[in-house]
Amino acid sequence: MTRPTSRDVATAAGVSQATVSLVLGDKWRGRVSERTAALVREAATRLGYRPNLAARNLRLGSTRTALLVVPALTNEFFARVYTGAARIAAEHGFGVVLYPSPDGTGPARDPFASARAALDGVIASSMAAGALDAIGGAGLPLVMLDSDPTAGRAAAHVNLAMADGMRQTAEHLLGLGHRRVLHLASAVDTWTFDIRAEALAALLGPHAELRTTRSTLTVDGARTATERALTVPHDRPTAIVCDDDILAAGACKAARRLGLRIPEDLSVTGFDDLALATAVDPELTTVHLPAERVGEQGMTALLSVLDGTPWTAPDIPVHLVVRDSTGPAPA
Amino acid sequence: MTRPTSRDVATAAGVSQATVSLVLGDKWRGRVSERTAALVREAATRLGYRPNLAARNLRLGSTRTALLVVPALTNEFFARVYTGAARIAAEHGFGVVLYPSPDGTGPARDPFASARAALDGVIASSMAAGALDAIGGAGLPLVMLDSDPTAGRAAAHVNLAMADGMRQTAEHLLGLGHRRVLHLASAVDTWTFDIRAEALAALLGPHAELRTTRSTLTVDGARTATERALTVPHDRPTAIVCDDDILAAGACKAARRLGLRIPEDLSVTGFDDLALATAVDPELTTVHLPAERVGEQGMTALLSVLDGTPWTAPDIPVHLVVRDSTGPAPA
DNA sequence: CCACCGGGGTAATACGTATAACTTGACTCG
DNA sequence: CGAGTCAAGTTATACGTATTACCCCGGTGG
Repeated sequence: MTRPTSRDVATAAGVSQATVSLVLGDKWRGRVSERTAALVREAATRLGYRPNLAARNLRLGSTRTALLVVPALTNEFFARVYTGAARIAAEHGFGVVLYPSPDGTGPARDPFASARAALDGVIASSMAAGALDAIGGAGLPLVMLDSDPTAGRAAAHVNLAMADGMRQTAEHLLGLGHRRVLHLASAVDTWTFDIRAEALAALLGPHAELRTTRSTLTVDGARTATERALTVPHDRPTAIVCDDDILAAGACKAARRLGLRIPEDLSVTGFDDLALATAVDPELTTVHLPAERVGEQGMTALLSVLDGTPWTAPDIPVHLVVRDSTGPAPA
Repeated sequence: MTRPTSRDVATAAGVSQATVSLVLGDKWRGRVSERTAALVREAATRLGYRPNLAARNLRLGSTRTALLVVPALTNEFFARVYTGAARIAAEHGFGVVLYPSPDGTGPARDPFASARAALDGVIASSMAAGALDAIGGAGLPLVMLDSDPTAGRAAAHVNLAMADGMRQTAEHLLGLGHRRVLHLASAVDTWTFDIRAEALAALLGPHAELRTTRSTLTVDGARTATERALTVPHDRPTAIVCDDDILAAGACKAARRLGLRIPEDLSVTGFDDLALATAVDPELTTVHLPAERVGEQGMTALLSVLDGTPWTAPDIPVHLVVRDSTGPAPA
């Protein structure tokens, strides 16, 4: 009734436990005959043997498991980061366990209290500098995604070319003749949003009038913030650059509520290219972020670090996808 | 440099390893004096001791870890199921590892090959009957979410009152005077969608003309399917009941492309109440599914089963949220 | 004065695996 | 013919923890 162990397989095959371990671990070149190897394998499948991972992990001193820390899984972006990381992990016989970071409502303070599995390394995504401390405690190899490369003591960083995404957006809007732009920024104060604000200001400042308003990362928050920002006596912005597709969706709703047509009266751009971007009407012009690739590179970096070889790579390129929410500036 | 073990703590505190284990495991009532217990704890924190989970799991023969199998994490519904399950798990010192089911593109065939952590039980969500076999192999306690309770050999089932959700939708539309209804169903052939189709047909059939068209679970697929279904010579449906908010978003885009106003010319209802439902314009009338609660109850059920006590509970209630995408049937 | 008892701890062991070190017999080569 | 080599295994051990069974000693009742 209890699960068979490698010793059970050994007695069933008439060999020693060590031989079973050698055969099933594919380490028997020239150490075990083909015939007995076949015998062992047959016995293993017949008994339905599955190695006890806990025992193996203890013996090897490694679990081939990484912890991925993300702010929130319900955000499609992070779900895709996970997907990418898990794919690469699986290709290397690694597993990934998730930990929703303290930003969420989870009560667990200690990341490692909730992660029951022993861990080999940590990948942290889009974390504020402060949140890092709680994680770093264990002294595990750490890879940071989408965060300030000059801060923290991560072994590797994986970043998206956010500034370049803003450059493409700004050039697109300037090319369409927009000269009064509203930046709908996120109220969350992380590096990834700071960098966007900075880039946009530097690029647009010299050629256009740029205002900024902030909003929580929800459709409704963005709607009210936009309504407030658009109800000005004169010189209303002709374009809104949003830090996130979610904000852009809110901005569109605000515009429609104010009787403004998109893109005839107002252009709106997003960021991320979530499924949401093509679900709304009109479809959003937005900066596509290859989220899966972020996860893939993050895991690749961690594997490399665990291997002892330092890892570095250029920022992952992003590109603007022009859809129906942007058009020529109104006269 | 290497991580301290319980033995290191023992020598540092001047006691035996057994004592350390007793103190840190909170099993020392009357077996160890307060004074030495304090000594041990001090040494443990000073050395930064963290128990080796692999060793503990081996010793205890249990990992306090559950596997959650979901079709796709990028679907917000399953992300929320995970969130709920993880919360309950954390409250009981359990962990949750994810496995994206074979529906996804992941190459891993064996769920347990990718889940490096040893497992105590499995929770499977919205699985087709066939996909179960691959999972059941290991003979672990199994809880099924959102699946046919009469099939499979799960120890417990957690289901939503999908049929009742359809009843509320049907009554809402009938009350608004709709008599020609299109059911935009999912092409995915799972129990959860079958039950919806059945319920809708039974409820609407006697009072209205009901047609059905199927679509892949994407906005674009739904848009084209709807466009095709709506371009009929006469007796066009006045309402569309969608199996999913994603489909509803596609239906809305199709309507607008055909020059139909929502809800004046056409009513649309969704299912799930994803963030998408309030991001689109008009906001969707949809059946709210408490996804987190599904995850919570699933984990609760698994914990109960692991505890040896069978688990059963009534279906989780759902309710229709009336927003702006439904209105009186046009004359 | 001895048997007993209970508080305060310790020694020993097992969990299941991977692997280094050793054994054994057959065969080869000088 | 003896030393050496090689294939084919086996024995023994360690990973770090939790727990059972034991030990020691001071006090206490008879």
